[in-house]
Amino acid sequence: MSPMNPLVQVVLDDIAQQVATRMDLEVAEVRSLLEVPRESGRGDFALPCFPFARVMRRAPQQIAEEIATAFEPGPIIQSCQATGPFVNFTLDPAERARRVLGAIHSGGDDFGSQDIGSGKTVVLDYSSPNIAKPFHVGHLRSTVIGAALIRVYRSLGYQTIGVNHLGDWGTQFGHMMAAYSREDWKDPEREASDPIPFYRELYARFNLEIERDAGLAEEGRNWFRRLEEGDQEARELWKKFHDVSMIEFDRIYRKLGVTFDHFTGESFYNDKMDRVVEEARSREVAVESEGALVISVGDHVPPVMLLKSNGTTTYHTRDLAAAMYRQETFDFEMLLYVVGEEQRLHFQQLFHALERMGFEWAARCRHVGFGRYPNISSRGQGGKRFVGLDEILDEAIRRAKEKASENSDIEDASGVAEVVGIGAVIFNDLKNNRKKDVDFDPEDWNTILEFRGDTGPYVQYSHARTASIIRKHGAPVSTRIDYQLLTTPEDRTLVSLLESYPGRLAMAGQEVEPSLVTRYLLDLTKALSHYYHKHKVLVEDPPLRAARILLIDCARQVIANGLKILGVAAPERM
RNA sequence: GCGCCUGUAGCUCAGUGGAUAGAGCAUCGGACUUCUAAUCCGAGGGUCGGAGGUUCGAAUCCUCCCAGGCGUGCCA
Repeated sequence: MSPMNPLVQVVLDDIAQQVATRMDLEVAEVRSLLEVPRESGRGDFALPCFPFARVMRRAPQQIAEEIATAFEPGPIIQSCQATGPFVNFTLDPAERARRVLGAIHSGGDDFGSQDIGSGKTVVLDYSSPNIAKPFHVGHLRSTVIGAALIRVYRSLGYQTIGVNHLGDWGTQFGHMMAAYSREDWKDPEREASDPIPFYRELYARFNLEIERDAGLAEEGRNWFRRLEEGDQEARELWKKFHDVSMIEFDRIYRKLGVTFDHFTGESFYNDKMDRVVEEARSREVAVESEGALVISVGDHVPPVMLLKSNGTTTYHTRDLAAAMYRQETFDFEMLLYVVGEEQRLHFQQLFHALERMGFEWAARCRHVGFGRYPNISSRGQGGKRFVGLDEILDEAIRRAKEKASENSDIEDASGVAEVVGIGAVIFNDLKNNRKKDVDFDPEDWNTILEFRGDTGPYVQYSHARTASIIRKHGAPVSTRIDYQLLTTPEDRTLVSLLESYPGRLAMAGQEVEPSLVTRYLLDLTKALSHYYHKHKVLVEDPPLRAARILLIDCARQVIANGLKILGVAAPERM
């Protein structure tokens, strides 16, 4: 059953109780059938009567009639009527508005917060870029989705721990070092001015060379072995790549407003690998195979490799060590890996290996996969263009600036352009089901940088416009209003949407799906725009004006809260 | 070959068992001396990839097939 707003919960429980008692039905069954009609104008809640037809041996239409007749409306549930095989329940709109708007007004920035996760810890592994490689658009997804999920779970009352599992270990570093130490590839000037692109090119060049010269791969593996063994020269090189990268990452995270509780990358587990191997051996799940040490995890899944034939560890070994460390350190309720969908198999293997090692908490680990930017290369290969994150953010900000200069004369136009541009990028990334690939044509920035329609700037604009009306109202927002004045269809639609925010947030947590919040904000914003078209807020009549001000201030509050979850700024002016 | 993901309007996507399948973009037509036009209003546009099945009821659940993407032991 989907989580729901407590305000709704109480009403639905009441309806189910009464219907079940009067018709001699199971309360739970009635309760589970109650739904919100897709179309407005059919009442606030509906009960389809088809399932009762068989047991009661009557037509569903007739049963609906009987229920509607037997049901006694109360102070909140105003009316109840049969429409064909459905019973439609309508709440007293004024009473409903009073409750919903009251809760939002008093809740403020905390409206939507819940306690369903209290006492539980959720660990999120997200962003996790590779050191010595540039932060490209692909990393944006993990960063933005992970950061949004952290805020979702925090709102739901969980203790959250954000971990950046930096890709700072592995044979790739052997490759980097092998490439870096080639005398004929050195370029000190370039390295000083443009280190990250320089390293990226070295790495790409090395990977191309490998295809022609198999000896290079061996050279790379040997460098990594030296690193794992603590060789001085290897450690120093590693440190150089690490430090340069961290400065770069820090700059990007600041721009995106993303933070982490821990930067424990793969290298952090270097001294925790032996234990993994020992545990696997002592639990008799590790076996020798083709010179390597592996854990087999089923017929349809390739085995998990703990040690390669040259004795070095793998991605799996480090992930096993990390999972064990996190369990011991954080005692998590959930461990979520926000990593690309293409690594589905890797995590399947990882979780199976944990199970085979006898860890019951393996069932609490989950891979939160997401789609890619299919037209973008991470290395600039394969005829695809490399697109850096900075390139996108800069273009977004430039466009926002251009747009702003067309209309407004506000102060701090460049500050606004920055939050709008970055907001557009983040919102776009979180707009659809995370498993879907992001539609992006590198030749056509409009695919991801549109500012009209279903976009971040549209929601931000709506927020700014609402804030502007409230500013012009010029008096404090009060809940001491006549709620009978908020009962037009547009009022009721808005109230109903506002009421559903906490439920949608809980659903986003349950489904591990930030797009539920994004979609909700678009629905709410569209309803609000429609409201402005239909009703003027700053009318002469003081009671009506006060009532509408409260309503739109609540809408503004919920938009602000939702945008905050997504990591998108809610500007007061734009 | 096997495994996973995706398939809904021209395009990009919502819709995870209920009433007439919805948005944005694009196209066409309309609204700025009126609380911000980054907006709003209206129109056209659909064999929900295909075929079976379960159900009172299927875009939604099951089976098979088709198409695209990703992955498939010594990169991570």
